[in-house]
Amino acid sequence: MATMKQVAERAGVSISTVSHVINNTRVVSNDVRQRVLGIIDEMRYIPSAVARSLKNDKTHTIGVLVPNSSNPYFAELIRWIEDAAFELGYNIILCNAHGGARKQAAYLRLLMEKRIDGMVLVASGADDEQDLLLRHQAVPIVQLERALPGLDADLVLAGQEEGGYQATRHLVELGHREIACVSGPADLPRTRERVGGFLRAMAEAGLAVAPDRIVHEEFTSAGGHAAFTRLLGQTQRPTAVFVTSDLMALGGLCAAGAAGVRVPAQLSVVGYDDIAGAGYALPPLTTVAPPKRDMANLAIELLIDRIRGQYAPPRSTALASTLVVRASTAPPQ
Amino acid sequence: MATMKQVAERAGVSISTVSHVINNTRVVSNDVRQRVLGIIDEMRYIPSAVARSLKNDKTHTIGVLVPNSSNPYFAELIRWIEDAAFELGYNIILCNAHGGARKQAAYLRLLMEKRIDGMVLVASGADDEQDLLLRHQAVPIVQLERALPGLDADLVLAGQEEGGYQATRHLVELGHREIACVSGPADLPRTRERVGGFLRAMAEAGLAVAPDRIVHEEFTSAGGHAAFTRLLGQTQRPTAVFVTSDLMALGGLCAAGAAGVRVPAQLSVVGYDDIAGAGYALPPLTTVAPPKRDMANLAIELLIDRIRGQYAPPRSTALASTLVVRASTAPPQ
DNA sequence: CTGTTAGCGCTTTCAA
DNA sequence: TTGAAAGCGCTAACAG
Repeated sequence: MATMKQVAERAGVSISTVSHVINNTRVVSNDVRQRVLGIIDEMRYIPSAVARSLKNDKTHTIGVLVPNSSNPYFAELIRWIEDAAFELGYNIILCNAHGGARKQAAYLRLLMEKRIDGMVLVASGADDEQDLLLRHQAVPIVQLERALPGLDADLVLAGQEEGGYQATRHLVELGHREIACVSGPADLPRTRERVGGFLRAMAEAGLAVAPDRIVHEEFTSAGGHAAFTRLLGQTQRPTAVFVTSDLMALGGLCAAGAAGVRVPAQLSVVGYDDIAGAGYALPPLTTVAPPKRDMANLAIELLIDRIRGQYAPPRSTALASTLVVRASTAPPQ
Repeated sequence: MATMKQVAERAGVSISTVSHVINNTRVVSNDVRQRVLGIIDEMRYIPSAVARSLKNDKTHTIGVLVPNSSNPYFAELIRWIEDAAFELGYNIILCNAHGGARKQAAYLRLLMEKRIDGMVLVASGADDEQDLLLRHQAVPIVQLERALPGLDADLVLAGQEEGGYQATRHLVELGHREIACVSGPADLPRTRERVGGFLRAMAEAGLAVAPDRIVHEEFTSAGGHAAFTRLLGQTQRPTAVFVTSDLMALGGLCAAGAAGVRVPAQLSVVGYDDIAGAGYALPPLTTVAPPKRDMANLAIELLIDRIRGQYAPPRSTALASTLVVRASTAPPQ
């Protein structure tokens, strides 16, 4: 691959002149400029970002660490992050945290070695994260959805608690009183906050929540399926259920269908995340929609801002989620 | 951030010694080694992959260019690609081609500047790609699913035609004769081959295919929804339909449900891709499953192989897809 | 067993 | 308007 030096030689100018025509960083006679540009084209010269990075101490690369990039919610988020970053001239190194602490530690290390300019962190909430992240070497970080304790970084929140509250309010307003909640593992913060909103709405409505009306399962469709199966087997069935993730809700819908329970006639279901599939579920799922695109834009904006700027105290911004009412909810029979 | 030089000074040794203890690249007395290691730890020194890359002409980074990373199929593929690459010490730069030729060209350029070691290309099939890709500067490339004409690169195929054939055979064997096909835009190769398999199976079974029995729509759930709506409005309804993508099939299932058409009793549906959501559709979707994980592993294997190795003629490997029979197909009434 | 040194490809003073 | 040269952080001869 051609180098600047070779271009310079071929053009009969100094290497610094070539650099300057490429970067438009000082006046160059039109004559020389054209000649250099011609040679560049001819030699198919492409400047080395590696050499540039070494010199400038910037890589224009940001790491994106998510629990699992194949989960539709994260996949959608990543897509917007990638988009926003690209517009600003940054590339994304994609990292999946799932696979255990070992992988995560290795990744963090790798990212630091690669001298990423910053990173977007969508915390999985696993406890082993904290320890690892503290090793970060003062790289700008923006956290999405959850603040790791002790990590001094910007934060973009999406009102999880409020979302859970809205979803539940919707159910209450429809007239439901027997409302269950299906959530992910109890130790995941994302889930916990959403359940918190559920509890607040229930309490506010003066509705009791029996312990067996809160079901924890894996954060997957399979988990949702299992949870619904369990719930529908109870002697006193709920008439509505708030599910803390669409993936689980979709699994639940599947279980309900298989059990001959009609949604929303016999059972109302509200999900969370508004993944693409939710709109085409059977029936189309009422769900809480976090502003994924806005979150991504804001995260990148904050990050680049910090990359470029001086130190500033960590900023925390909360974005509002909205309830998208579709066909999976109705008044109780 | 600490540099090797600083470490060397603090340890009272030469910079090359530090380098050698880090890389285990020549014998170092235990005494010195321990001291250096101690300082490294103390200074929280992390070697710079940027400097290394400049020296070694390797970045251990590979670009992954897909049409749209938020599409569950690609998202799943990417996840496995990331996984496989990571195991071999490579990072992934994620690139979405969608967004037009402008973005794609810019990305390609960026990747070349970043001196990626290689790239995995999941061709979108858009025509504007070809021109762009030919600009690549002899970077090793592995193509997934489709060969760009004129691109001299390894290739991993997934038997699209055969998959379409299998899906249709399944329908034929169940006794269906009125079989329709819903596919993406006619100009997308991925879709075209799958439709080809459909046609072959139909011809082989001596079944005629009326032109209006092949419906083209956008490659999304919305497209599938539209296609089914169209199909179900026909005076002579098909009893089964092969859909060239799960995303579309899910949309179709939704449309069928809304129209009161029962699947599989009144209409059998076969999808393609086996995305995670397919297993929890209502009813769970019978679909053709490309070996995503194997494809990803093979792609990375081929790529790294080529990155490390000498020139070899382009290799092309076809992996078989399998039909996953679930609950969306049954004999006609 | 250890140190000196020449680059890798670029940016950017400093001089002319 | 242009060029020479130092140096970014590292690796790997080459020389002790």
